[in-house]
Amino acid sequence: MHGRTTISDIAREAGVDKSTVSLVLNRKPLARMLKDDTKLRIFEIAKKLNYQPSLVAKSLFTGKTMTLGLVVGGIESPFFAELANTALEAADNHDYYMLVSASKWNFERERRALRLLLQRQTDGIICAIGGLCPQCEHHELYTSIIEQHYPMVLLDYQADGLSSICSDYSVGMNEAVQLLAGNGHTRIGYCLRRIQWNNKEKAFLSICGKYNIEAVKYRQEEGTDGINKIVGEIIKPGHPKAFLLFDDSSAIEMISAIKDIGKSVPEDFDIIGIDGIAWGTSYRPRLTTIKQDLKQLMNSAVDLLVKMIGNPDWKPENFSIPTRLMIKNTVRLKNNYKGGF
Amino acid sequence: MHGRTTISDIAREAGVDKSTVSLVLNRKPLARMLKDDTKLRIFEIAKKLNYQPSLVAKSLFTGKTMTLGLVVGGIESPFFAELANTALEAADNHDYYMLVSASKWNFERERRALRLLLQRQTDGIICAIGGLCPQCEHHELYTSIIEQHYPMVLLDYQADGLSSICSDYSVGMNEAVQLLAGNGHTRIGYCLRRIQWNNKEKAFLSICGKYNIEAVKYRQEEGTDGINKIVGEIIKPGHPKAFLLFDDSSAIEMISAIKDIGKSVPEDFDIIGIDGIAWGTSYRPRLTTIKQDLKQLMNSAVDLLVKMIGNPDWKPENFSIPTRLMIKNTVRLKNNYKGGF
DNA sequence: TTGTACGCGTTATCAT
DNA sequence: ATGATAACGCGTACAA
Repeated sequence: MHGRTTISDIAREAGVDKSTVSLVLNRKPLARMLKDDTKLRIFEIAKKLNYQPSLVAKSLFTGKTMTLGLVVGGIESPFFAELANTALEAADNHDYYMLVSASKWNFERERRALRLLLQRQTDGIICAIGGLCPQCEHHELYTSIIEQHYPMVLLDYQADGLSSICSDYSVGMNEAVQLLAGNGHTRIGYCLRRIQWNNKEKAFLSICGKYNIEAVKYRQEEGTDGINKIVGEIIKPGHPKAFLLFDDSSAIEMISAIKDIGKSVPEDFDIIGIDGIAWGTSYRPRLTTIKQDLKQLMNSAVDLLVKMIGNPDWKPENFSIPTRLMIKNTVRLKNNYKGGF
Repeated sequence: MHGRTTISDIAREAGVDKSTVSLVLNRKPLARMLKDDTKLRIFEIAKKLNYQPSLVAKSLFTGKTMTLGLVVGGIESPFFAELANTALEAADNHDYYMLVSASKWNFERERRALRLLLQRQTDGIICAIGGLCPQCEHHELYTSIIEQHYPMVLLDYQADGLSSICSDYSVGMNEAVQLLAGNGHTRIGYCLRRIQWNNKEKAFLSICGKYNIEAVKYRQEEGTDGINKIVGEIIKPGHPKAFLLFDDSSAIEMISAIKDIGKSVPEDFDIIGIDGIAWGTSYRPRLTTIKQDLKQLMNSAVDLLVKMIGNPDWKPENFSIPTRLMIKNTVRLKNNYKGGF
């Protein structure tokens, strides 16, 4: 046998029409009227030829591919790898297939990824990069997605007219700043790189204001040396001794860099990350971090997407999922602290 | 505008036949005979309506989806996340789209993943789990893949009649064992979990034989506590003081567990991992590991797959990609050692 | 430039 | 009751 088995192959071998085969294999009500003998024969032939129905043909007819798309920067990053993995599962739970696209944290490649997904007729897309908004260049995609009521959910950022699921950093951030303030810090350094993490930064600055903490911004250069340079700076006098990193990978890099110059965490610096990647608890000292509820985040996103797919006139909705501080060992701990967990 | 723009929408608006639109948008030679005015109008309308050609329809006609599949255990594991990321890039370089499926390290789910990929008409599949072989249960899939000459490449394991790309562990393993032997170890412990990593184990045992080293096997239970139990054992007298872990994640877990009981690496134990994940150099001490050349591995796999797709009568081929020991800081280093890098 | 057949599975309609 | 016929979706390619 060479090439793919089709429904017609089965029909020919069984001596019936292909529509009959379709009825039988899909267990349609109409098939109940057929002779048992016929049905049995069809099932056996299908099994013998290892028939796999073509979703391509089915999709062309139904207009649905039972496929969702996820656009992330890239899954070599531990956080986005976990995110993508969660997305695969969440989609699977809804009997959808998830296509994962990497944009390499690049708006142009992100648009390309989106176009490819649209061409593949994904029924909906979850987009975790910030390039889809009316303010960005080349917003034809954005415009046509809105006009066509294409089901789209943004992850951790927002844009007019589109649904979004965001982490609500306020609780976790509040616990984090409170913990650091309790350790006597009046200034907290924080590091940004790549795209601005607007939500993270906004929440952080707001909480700092509340506790009258000075937020000191450090810009992290791209490449492996970005963190090292910052660490080279902060060991000099006059810098904060507490730092919030905007993702766990960076936090871990910073702790390692601090070790490399002979200092240690949390004795010399208090460090807190954001994300809550699994890796963080494999590291020593275990990373204290503001944990995003990935499962909840992705389940909500997929749920929402599926609802939008079923109902094209669904109005855009915005949800937020709370974060909590996971207290581990990269911040000195006075036993009077009551928050976090 | 509601719903998707099709080639017919453009044709209607331009007052031409859809076949004309197809010719123009695909820049076919025949379109050169058309009036410039017509062509221009078609392009403009396509742009205005943000036309995205349906790959579903195209695939149905051509029989090709320009899609490959990758089956891995799950991309929450750092190694497989890097692998999948490399796969996305490699496929993209060949103008293919890569579908990533997670089997959760479960043969039944693996077969399901394969079936889904076949139904989606992937032009070829890269399979990185061991469940596809004549010895396994439910080998109808295996059989029909062979019979249909379906393009399939196995990653790091082999099965009769199918192509494969494997890491050749001999060089890296040789360097590793030599390094440990040089440190005076006459016994080396090694840990296995999940599926047997046959290639890894075989290479290890063979090299141990060569240097007359005793290989002591520890079976790692599933779950977070598997490594802890082993560490609880090996601190007792009579156990080896050098260990080879069959993946970097486990190696790092073991080092952390060793730290937790107040011992340290490499002072008390020499530890070597396998894989060479990026994470390994973020950890402290930096992980000494036998590095697989992921880029080479995936590029070879995709190359081979693409060749098989173009030529259905391609004979199965088996390639191996060398590994090297990356010497970092989890093994004591005497300055007379010359191997590795 | 256009009309049309084609790929494959689905479903509504028609014939025995 | 049982099963066949045909139209459909969308883009492609070849004959007209």
